[in-house]
Amino acid sequence: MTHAHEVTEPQVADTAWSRARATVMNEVVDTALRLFSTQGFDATTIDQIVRESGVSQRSLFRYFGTKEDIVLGGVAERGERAAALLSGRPPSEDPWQALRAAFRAVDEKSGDDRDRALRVARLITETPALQAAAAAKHQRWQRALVPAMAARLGGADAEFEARAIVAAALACLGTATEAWIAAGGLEGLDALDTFYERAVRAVRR
Amino acid sequence: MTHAHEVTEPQVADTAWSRARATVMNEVVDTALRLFSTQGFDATTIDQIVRESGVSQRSLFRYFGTKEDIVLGGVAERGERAAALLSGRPPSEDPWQALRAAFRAVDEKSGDDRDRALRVARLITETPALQAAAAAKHQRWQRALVPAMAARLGGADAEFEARAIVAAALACLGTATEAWIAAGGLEGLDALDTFYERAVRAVRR
DNA sequence: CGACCAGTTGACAGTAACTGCCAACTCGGC
DNA sequence: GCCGAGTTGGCAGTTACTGTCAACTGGTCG
Repeated sequence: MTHAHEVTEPQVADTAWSRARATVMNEVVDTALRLFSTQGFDATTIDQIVRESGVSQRSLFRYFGTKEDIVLGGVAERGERAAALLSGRPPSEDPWQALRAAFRAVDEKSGDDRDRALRVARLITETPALQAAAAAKHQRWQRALVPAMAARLGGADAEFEARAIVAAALACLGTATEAWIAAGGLEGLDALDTFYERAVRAVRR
Repeated sequence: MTHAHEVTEPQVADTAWSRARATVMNEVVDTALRLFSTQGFDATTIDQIVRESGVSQRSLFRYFGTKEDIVLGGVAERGERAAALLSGRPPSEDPWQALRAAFRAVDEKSGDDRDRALRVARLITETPALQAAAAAKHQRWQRALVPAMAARLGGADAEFEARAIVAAALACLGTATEAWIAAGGLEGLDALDTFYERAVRAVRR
């Protein structure tokens, strides 16, 4: 990874173009994940993905920006979704409960292909380059979530406290996810939820 | 960044070689930091650093492994130092206090050139590539610290709880460091300490 | 229906970060 | 002085990306 460049989704209407784009992107991701799982992320070259998926190299980079984003695409977007959901939660709710609910809702919504999600998660845990990239996205989640959390907290230095709480909660989510993957992704999201709660309990006494 | 390759410090005795090595490495880091601060990390090429510091490109990569490690060298090592310090703390001490003491001791020891440390920290915060690399190192800190913390906690799933606590504590440290840098690195480590405590208090109610 | 235009694609040639290899060197002991 | 282990530097390669531009494609307007 070198740069990180935003690849702004043009948010076009449902034209023939946008449909073709979605199809091609899906094809690329499928091909890439297959190759990554069998050969490893680092041992798979962009050229290989390009050859096997038919798209040109230039278009691949236009779509995804970086090799890592082929795997991690959409992660940033989900952070913003979580922030929106957090804002929608009742203000009386405990911050940690609210965050947990937001995370859960996001995971549920994007859980249409659970199998792929688990394969992606495994890939990340075993690839340092992907871990680093994921950590960067994760920071963007934080930046997205902090305003909503600060508004919820109120008070003198809500901003600082929000930062700390969001960071700690994301740490708990990370720990929980790790444990969940180590356990083989058992029982879908309920198990993840349980791990998250246990992590939070450990942290808060 | 592409690979991450360990660059094992050969831990030689005090020979002419090791002295030369240390001198050259220092020269490289100085040159690099100067260029990074003025032009930015991404806009500075390895060739430039090589030209201005006299070392060959090949040797530079032998020393540092990656461009990022010119800035982040020694970070991993400090994680292991923190783990050792954590093991040495009295078992009766509160986990969070023990961690805080370990972090503080590490920072004090490596605080011989505070000015450079602050410049490095600032550089990291404003460079995505460095943030990602730092996050990866940070994960190695976690792996190093967990066993000591688990031993300290004891009990059924000490391992899992240790993971969660260490992750959350590192999140607090990160938040504190960020705030400290934003405040201009005021008053050295005491201020950082204060931020850390405030973060922990916010997280734990 | 056909010209037109905005947006998209793909080929090409670059750049920058690495990596393997090997010949030349250098320190330290004999 | 000289030998061998360990180190360095140059060179050629690989891989991930990026800028540019000509060719294309789908919708729109006359």
